[in-house]
Parts: sequence; structure tokens; C-alpha cells
Amino acid sequence: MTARSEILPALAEVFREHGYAGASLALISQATGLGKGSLYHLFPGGKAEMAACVLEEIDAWFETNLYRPLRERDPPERGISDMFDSVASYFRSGQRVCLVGVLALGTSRDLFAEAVRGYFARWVAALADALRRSGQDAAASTALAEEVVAQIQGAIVLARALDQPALFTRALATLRSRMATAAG
Amino acid sequence: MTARSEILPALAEVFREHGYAGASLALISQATGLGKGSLYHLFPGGKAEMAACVLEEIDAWFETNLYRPLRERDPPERGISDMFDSVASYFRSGQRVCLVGVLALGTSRDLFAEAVRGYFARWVAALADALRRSGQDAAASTALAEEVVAQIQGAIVLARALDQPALFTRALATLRSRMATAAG
DNA sequence: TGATTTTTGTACCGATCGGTACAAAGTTGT
DNA sequence: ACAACTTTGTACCGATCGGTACAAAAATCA
Repeated sequence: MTARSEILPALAEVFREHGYAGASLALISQATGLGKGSLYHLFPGGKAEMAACVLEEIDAWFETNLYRPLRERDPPERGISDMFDSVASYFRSGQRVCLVGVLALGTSRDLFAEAVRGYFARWVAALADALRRSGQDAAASTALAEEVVAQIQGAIVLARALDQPALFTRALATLRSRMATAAG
Repeated sequence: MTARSEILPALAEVFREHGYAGASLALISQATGLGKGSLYHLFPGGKAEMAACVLEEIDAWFETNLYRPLRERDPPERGISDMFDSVASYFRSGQRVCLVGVLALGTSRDLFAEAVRGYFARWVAALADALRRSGQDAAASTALAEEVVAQIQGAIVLARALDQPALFTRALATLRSRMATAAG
């Protein structure tokens, strides 16, 4: 009696490491310790349902730990600062890849287009909201929010490509201080 | 008698669209119009050699159109400006994905680790060189160069995820003006 | 033209793919 | 203990994977 939520982390890691196409049931079975029988019992929809479930959980995590604080935390600078803490820990200081980003670049984007779009749209919207609340005008807030989210995604790519996780940490620090001056 | 160079563009497009794992020989055969016989005649090493060849060509293109101008163009501001033009056209104003970025995020990074690392390392180094020549101190040049390359990669991800190619164009414009003030 | 070599299409290989069937094993309620 | 139900492992399915063998077909050279 294994619950879906118990194996979602392992499942997410497989998709992150191998992408949607590369995450074979054999790999998934090995990573979760569950046979095909159990997997298809938990996820009758197969791989697609597994990935959808993982995305749902990721979205929920970001909603709780990023989006909501960004929208509601007072002063808004606190929400922004917390965002950087959460991002740093979630992406393991640059050693962990963003599954949603991976899916966005691949063909599987078509399968999960809505989830992928929503993830980034909500992130940008929440961050822009915090910026607006801190005094920026609406247009500048959205532009800066897009820039910051893109910078985070790009830093993941670059840190991974150069095998320099520290680059990711540095990028976060730079963004943090830039936003402190922008928002303060 | 089809030459390797003739089919490399189609080949690159398949890898870009489907990733390394997702680019099956059936897809490759269809995209290039060549049967397996011809493919394995041109690339005895199979998929791995095809991808390596594509990466080599990409690297050569960037060397000619980006890295060298960045290092040698005078004044350096010209090289930087040309870089943005080249980047905009190469990535089809945000509608085309960066294959090297895709590989960097996937497992296939291990297979092409050196090529992936070299691509980004040379880009950052060339851009940092141009910045240094334009008067920035060495440390700031490298930091800014990493930031810019990351921003470009992130903008690709974000533009694709949100299905808003214009976001990529806007990001380039922002970077361009920021660097004009930094380098000028 | 005929001999030689390069290029191509097709049939095939074992392995693995995602997914299904189903019975054994485990759990639960009584 | 027994029946009802849930969870799991294993065998198997057709399809497709990357790759090989090889002969027909082109092209080249004499």
C-alpha cells in the first residue's frame, strides 16, 4: 500500500534527470522500487499521468512556498527575499535542474503545455505583483519579473553546462541585491 | 552522393525539437529524406556521431559569427552589437530552441559534456573579452558576460514555455541597451 | 561497354519500449 | 477462519528502438 505522494519525489527526480522521453518505465520502476503492477495501479494513465502528477505537486509546492508569499507577504520585499531562499534550496544551489524548464524545451511541451505555461505565468505574475506592491509601476514590474525568472532558468542551464553550481548561487545573489535596490 | 554538410541542418533541427533521446532514427530518416543505409554510411558511429557532428557545426558557426567578432571586432561595442543580431537570427527571434542548452539539461550532457561546456565557456570568455576591451575590469566583465549568456538561455526557455516569442526579442533589447550603457 | 567502387533501400537482428493480463500475496472486515 | 478486496510481481503483447547485413542501383573509371 504505497501512496502516490510517497513516490512522487523519486518520480520527479527521474523525469528531471532523463526528461519525459528518456524516463523509461524500467528506470521509473528502479527509482521508485515499485514494479509495473504497482505503478499502473497507482497511475492507470501510465507515464503521462505520472508526469502530470509530478507537475501538479511541483505547482502546489511553488504556490505555497513562492507564489503566495510573493503575493501576500508584507512587506513585499520579504516575499521576494523568501523567494530567493526557496529557489536556492529547491534547485539545490544549482545542482538540480528545473523539470518544468526541461519540459518547456522538449517536444513533451505539447503534452503539458498548459501546466508548463501556468507554472511560469504564475511565477512571473506573483513576482510582478510583489514588485508592484513595493512601488514599481505595473509595466516595469512585469518586465523585471520576466527578466528575473528568465535569469534563474538561464543560470540553471549555464551552471549545469559549465559544471559550476556556484554560478547559480552567484546569479541568485546578484539578482537579490539588484531587486533590493529596485524594490527598496 | 549526399554530403554530410547537406543534411546537418535538418539533423540539427530534429535534435533540437526532440532532444537526443527523442530523436529516433525513424524521425531522422524522415527529416533528412535518407534511409538507414545512407545515414550509417555517412555516420558510421550512428546517432552519437550525428549529434557530435551537429555540435561541431554549431560551434563553428558561433565561432565565426559570435566569438571571433566579440574578440576581434573594433570597437568592441560593435562585436557586442553584432552578437545580438546573430543571436536574434540564429534563435529565430525566440522560436528556435538552443540545442546545446537542451543537451545541457538532459542526461545526454554526459555524452557531450565537453562540447557543451566548451560552447558556453567560449561564449562567456569571448563576451567577457569584449567587455574588458571596452573598459570594464576583468572580474566585472566575466560576471556580466555570464549574466548575459544566462539571460539569453533563460529567455529562450521562458519564451517557449509561455509561447511568447516576443518575450525573447524584448529580453535581447533590454540586454542590448544595458550593455550599451555598461560598455559605453 | 564492362569492371570497380560508392551510395542507397530493405529486410532483419536482439533489446527495449509502454502497456496489459492475471494470478499470487497481502490486507481488511467480520 | 473465511470471504472480499487491495496491492504487487511476472509473464507477455505488439511496436519501436539503434544498429547490421547485404544486395540492388548509381556513379565512376577504363
